[in-house]
Amino acid sequence: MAENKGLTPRGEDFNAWYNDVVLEAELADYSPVRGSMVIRPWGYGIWENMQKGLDGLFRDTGHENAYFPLLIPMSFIEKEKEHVEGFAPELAVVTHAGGKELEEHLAIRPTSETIIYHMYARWVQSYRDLPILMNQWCNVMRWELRTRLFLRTAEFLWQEGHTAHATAQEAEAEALQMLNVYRRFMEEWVAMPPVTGMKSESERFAGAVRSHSCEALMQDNRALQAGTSHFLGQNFARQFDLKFQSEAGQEEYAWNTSWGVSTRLIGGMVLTHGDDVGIVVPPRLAPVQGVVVPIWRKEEEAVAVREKSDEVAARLKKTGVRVKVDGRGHLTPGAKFWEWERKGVPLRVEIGPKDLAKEQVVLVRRVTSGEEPRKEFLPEAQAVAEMPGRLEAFQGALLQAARDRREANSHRGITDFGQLQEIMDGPGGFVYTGWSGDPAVEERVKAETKATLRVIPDPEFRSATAPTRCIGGGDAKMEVVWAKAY
RNA sequence: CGGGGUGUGGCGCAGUCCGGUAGCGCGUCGGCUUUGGGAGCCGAAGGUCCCGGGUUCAAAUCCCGGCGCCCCGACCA
Repeated sequence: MAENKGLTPRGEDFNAWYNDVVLEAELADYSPVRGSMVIRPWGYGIWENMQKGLDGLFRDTGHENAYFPLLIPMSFIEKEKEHVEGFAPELAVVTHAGGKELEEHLAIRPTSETIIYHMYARWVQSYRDLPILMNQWCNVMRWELRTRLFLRTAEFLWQEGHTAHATAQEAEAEALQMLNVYRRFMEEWVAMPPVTGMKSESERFAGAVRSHSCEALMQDNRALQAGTSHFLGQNFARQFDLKFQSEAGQEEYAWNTSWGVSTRLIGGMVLTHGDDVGIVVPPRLAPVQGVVVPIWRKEEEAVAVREKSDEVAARLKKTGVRVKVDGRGHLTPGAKFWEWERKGVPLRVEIGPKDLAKEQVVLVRRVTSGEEPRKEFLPEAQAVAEMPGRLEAFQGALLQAARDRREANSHRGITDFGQLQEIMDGPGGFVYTGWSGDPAVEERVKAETKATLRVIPDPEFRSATAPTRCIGGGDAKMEVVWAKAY
């Protein structure tokens, strides 16, 4: 494939590549307000497909959608001590409205635990009112000092699930269940396989008892926290008086969880699959899974070619493929090829006069794996029939490639601090070591290597042999994963 | 919030040192020819040179002061 114009190659400057590719693929654009962005139709279409996938999984696990307001009384935010300390630096606050200063200032939600548990308290009297399993799709605002398109913006779109339960066990199970939902979604839709596990104290959500996380490894070997699920214990229930009468007639505080993923997932998708030509969108997320490009020379040909293109598109639509015919007359086929590749459409169907004569189409993959040809000449009927299967295979190949890359860049059994430092100074990636649980070790690692403790991995991600030595010296109590993070 | 860079038609840039008609490429619009990997020719439109002040006969250019944006670091989904 020829070199792409306009995009900084990944190898030259990865961050510049990321910015270029997000803008050039028309996912998003900068807005006039620093730190906020406009999500353009192509990017928003991907987000809508993410929403559909996640929403289905939420419903399958018994959750309902609702909507809570954008503005939260400052006094609410201030109720939970850790919560306010965690979010105060990045709060945006409405102080004036209707031409005068407000008696009580209103925070623009950075997350909605406080308002939601306040409302739950009104709705719950008895254990019979539990559990409450709710989710909302909304925007939130965190006044970040340093922002990046999709990865960290002042305003972003997300979903936040909030549940209330009668017992701690049930709430803990919920937090783990949703972590697993996220994991499945990231694997099966985004083709971005995370390592799941628990956060250390220092990385825990402000106000949570325990935070669980999905950590994905990007192409530049930095970790992206792609989704989190929190067991909140009774911390918020106590502050918001969320109580119920138990079966035994006792008054008890409810147990809560909250969990969220955001448009950051789009950034993760770009950083996982993109190449020097543009982004690559996994078929399940692609607003257009197959683009049909008609090719002609003379007007007489154009009519027949367009007709055939529409016909093939209609037949593809019937097989459930999201398809678009690019019949624009002022662009050459080559220009269209580049454009749709830059935007990451998985498969392309080319139909020209030669194909009409042979009753064939040309099928081109955005990326290939193994011995797959990039371009194939197939009988029209076969191409149509095989398209859904090929999209599935494409989806699977992306996941496999991402998983292989993650494992190839995971360094296990590291016991020596110098080795950890060497990896972080060099190639980077996930580094598995033992840890005593002492925060001072985290601080030392961060200070000397810039890596942070991403996650205490769940059993299936742990190394075959449990480490015995802590990376900071002494005995290990657990295995942990270090990486430089986004 | 510190360090660096940058601000000139929609986009990318030159011009700034050394003041003197605001230019180039891409894109856009119109016409004709084109279309199997980023089309060609002809014509056209499009600019408070980031903002404010100052110096000067004259400022994109020199001086002073502001602002925006991007990148790099400290904090974060």
